[in-house]
Amino acid sequence: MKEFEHPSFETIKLSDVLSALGDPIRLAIMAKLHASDQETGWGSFEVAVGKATLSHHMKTLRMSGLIRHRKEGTRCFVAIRPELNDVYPGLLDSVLRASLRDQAMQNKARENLVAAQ
Amino acid sequence: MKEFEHPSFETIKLSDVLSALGDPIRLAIMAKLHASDQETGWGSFEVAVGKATLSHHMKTLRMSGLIRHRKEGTRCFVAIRPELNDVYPGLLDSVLRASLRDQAMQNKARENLVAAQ
DNA sequence: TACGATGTTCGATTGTGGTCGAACACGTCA
DNA sequence: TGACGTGTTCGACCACAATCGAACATCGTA
Repeated sequence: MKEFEHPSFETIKLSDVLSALGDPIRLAIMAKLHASDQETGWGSFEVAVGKATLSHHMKTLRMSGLIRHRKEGTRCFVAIRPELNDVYPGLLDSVLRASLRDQAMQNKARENLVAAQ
Repeated sequence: MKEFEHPSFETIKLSDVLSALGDPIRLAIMAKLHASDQETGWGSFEVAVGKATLSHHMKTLRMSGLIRHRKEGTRCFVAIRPELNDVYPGLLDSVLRASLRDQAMQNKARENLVAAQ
């Protein structure tokens, strides 16, 4: 059973972390992980992309230090890497808090769009 | 004198803000703006790109709601948009605090690289 | 008015990133 | 062992972003 590579934070640039968070799908994954607050199986992510693409996003999140990626049998489980908060204190928290607000804003914008028709 | 377009935050997605911050050059610009803590003229940014590219980055920052872009005579001045902190409280602060730490880490990594030779 | 300084816009190039289907690897279970 | 489920890797495609030089617009000034 091959283990995944989890780079140390000394090799990770902040701009890579932010780029990783800059994709809507990856941001949604992080938001879900934060909401559930525990290790989460792959199947739980209802994303509108194929498994190859999802795998790609997971690798991106892993390589930028955002998630820990563990294999158990044939399935994968991911969780937020807790050390991230030691390296960049409060960063992920404020991003995910912002994400909640963003989701609310986007929903509202959608409603207004529907109401306008 | 044509004014610049500054989109309202209702039309801006968080992922766009984070993507904008995900580019090293733009992140450096934001860090410099935060460090100087005031409106800053274009000439102060010592970036390793041509003026066309810099203009492009400034537009990206402006369109993602991060900066205010003002023209005075033939020169341009930019500043961090204060409303950003109302929409996403603490977000930019923690990013820029992380940026300081990141710069320190990158410098250290460079020193180690030099020392190893 | 003509010139120089400062940014913007345009067109082209190049690189990177997201996406997919198909093939593959690995573990589980009958 | 063979079939199935779960993810990864590969190859290709496409969209977009970063970059540059050149042309343009605008303002200040000689």
